[in-house]
Amino acid sequence: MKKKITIRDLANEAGVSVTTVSQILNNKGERFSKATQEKVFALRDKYKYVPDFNARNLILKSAKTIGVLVPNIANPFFGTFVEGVQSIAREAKFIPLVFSANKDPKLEKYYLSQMIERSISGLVIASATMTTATIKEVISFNDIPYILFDQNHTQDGDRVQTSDYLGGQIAAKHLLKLGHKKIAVLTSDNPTENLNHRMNGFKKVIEKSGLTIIDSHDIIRAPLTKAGGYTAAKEVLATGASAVFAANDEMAIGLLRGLHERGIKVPEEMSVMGYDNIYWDDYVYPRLTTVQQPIFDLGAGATKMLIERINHDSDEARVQSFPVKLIERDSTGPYQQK
Amino acid sequence: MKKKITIRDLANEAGVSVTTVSQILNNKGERFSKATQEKVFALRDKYKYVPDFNARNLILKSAKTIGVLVPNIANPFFGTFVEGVQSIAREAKFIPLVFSANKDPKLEKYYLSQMIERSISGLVIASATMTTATIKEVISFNDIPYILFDQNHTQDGDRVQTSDYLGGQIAAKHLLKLGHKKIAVLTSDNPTENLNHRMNGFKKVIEKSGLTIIDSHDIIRAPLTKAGGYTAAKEVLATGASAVFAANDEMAIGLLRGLHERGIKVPEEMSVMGYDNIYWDDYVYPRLTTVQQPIFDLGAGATKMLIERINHDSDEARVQSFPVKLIERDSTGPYQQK
DNA sequence: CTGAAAGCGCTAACAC
DNA sequence: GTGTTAGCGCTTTCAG
Repeated sequence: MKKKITIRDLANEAGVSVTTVSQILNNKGERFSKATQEKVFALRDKYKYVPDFNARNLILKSAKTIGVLVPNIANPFFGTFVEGVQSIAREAKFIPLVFSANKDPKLEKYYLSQMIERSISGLVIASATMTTATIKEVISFNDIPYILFDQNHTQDGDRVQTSDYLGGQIAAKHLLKLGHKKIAVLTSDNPTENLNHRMNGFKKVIEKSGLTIIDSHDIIRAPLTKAGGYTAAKEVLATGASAVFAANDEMAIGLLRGLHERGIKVPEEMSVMGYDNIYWDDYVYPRLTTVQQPIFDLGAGATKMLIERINHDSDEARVQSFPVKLIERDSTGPYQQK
Repeated sequence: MKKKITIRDLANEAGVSVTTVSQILNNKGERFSKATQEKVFALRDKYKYVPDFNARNLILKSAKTIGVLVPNIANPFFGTFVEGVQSIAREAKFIPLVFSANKDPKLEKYYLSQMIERSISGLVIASATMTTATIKEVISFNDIPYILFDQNHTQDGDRVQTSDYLGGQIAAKHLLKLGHKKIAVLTSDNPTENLNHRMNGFKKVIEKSGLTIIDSHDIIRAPLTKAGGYTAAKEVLATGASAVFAANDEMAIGLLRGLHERGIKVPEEMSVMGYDNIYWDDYVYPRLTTVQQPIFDLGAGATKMLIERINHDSDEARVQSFPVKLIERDSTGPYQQK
């Protein structure tokens, strides 16, 4: 292992004190002679000197690091979310520490403690399993600013969100406009609050139109995954509906495959709507009609809020809402008599 | 901001010295009395004391952090790869710092410098744009152990890889077995070495069977993305081939859509093979036949090697190969006369 | 213009 | 069994 070069080495070679080097390298060196400044910079470049992060932060008391907790990084939804986070973090010279907790509360806790140990400056939590208790206990105790997303909207604190209620309404209106009279809902077997809002918005519009959705019959519950949607196909068909609203795109895409294998034509025999607008929607068959959430922007927005909170610790909790909109593709069509 | 509690606070309250607390908390406290030990542990729990990371690492000279550089984290291939990295890193108490550089060399350099500043212990590089020059200049200069993956196999050093050559052969054999006589290849317009190996293995088998692949006619080049595959559909059709081997699944999936929109039936009129076996393959239409790379294992394997290298700096460069295998789904079928 | 000195929070020889 | 002391690499007063 090559010896790491320190500020002392530079100072020695330049024939100045450590203070001088430190000041100049931190752009506080106006008071030093031009000659000294240049000498120091030249030496820095020559040895590619980089101040030791740990030593520096030990004094500065900030690691310029933010933690990001997502359920599953291999899921394109969260992948895109994380890219949004990164884009803003980079601007602000923060580094995101990303963890994929796979909905395992133990893992989540482990990562959380790791992050705290590494003195992160703040936290973006995009995880549904994180309980209010954990947040209170671990995060608040350590006084770490955090932003929630996609979460049970029950605790307070800063948050980014989309209008789930509105999104559900948009989906419902679209299906009604196509003339569907019997509509099923495919939702999570373990729904978060925002999912409930989504579904409530949906039901509200459907019921206002005079149709009914019977919980025990028209609402199918399954895991919020492609596999979940796939296996739920049978139950969805059993409802006799001509259209179905799935809680997210992953599920909808799984459902598409399940219906296909049962010989059901989409959208002729069954219209399928998703939610999220992940970038795969364009590459399944038929292309998935959905309600778009601005995923990248959500990540970016959450991060922006977080960094503001870190920089000047104001008091009121802030909530920022992002718009949703209908993306019409090929998986929905007009109602057709069987 | 609540005052952070330090080891000194604990020592004061316990009425012992800082050393005592430090030793006990680091499990080097056998020599202290049971009573003292318990007192210290109790206090730690009471205040949820966590040693300051920066101070600690300043002494220990290790941040137990590894850097991970991928082109695009929203791509499920790399998402899965990163999960493999995380799984091993966690076991070894390392924390991965993941960066998605979007093939932007500037970004890549920026992240690299950030990582070095944060004194990462090692680096997993899964990026094709990273040049040998950059690696030599920045990484080697700082003497940071690194592992390469999916890279131009031109520099030396530790590496994980799959048998791309073999993978290409497997693909070719599969298509030949189905009776195809005219086969096109869809590859990157800016191929990395491993892609070339893949394609060479493919061509080798094809040509050995007596068929020919003419570079200028049967090999289509496009960006290695879904969009790239999509727009290449026209050119692929122009070759008059009855089967096509795409350099990766993303491209193949894009191609599937392009063919679909042109009314071409897969696999009846055109067999399509991909490469990678990303988890979406099961959800496109038709389900994609492909050559599997063990993506998660690659991430895990790379990380394991890296951590070994970090822990005992041996000298010979190691190369670990992972197996590939055919995954037969619905996008390939027997040759049919038109 | 410049540098000596203090100290961030922690660990680890080495005394006692 | 326990504490004293030195020091990790850096930034920052404050005194020249």
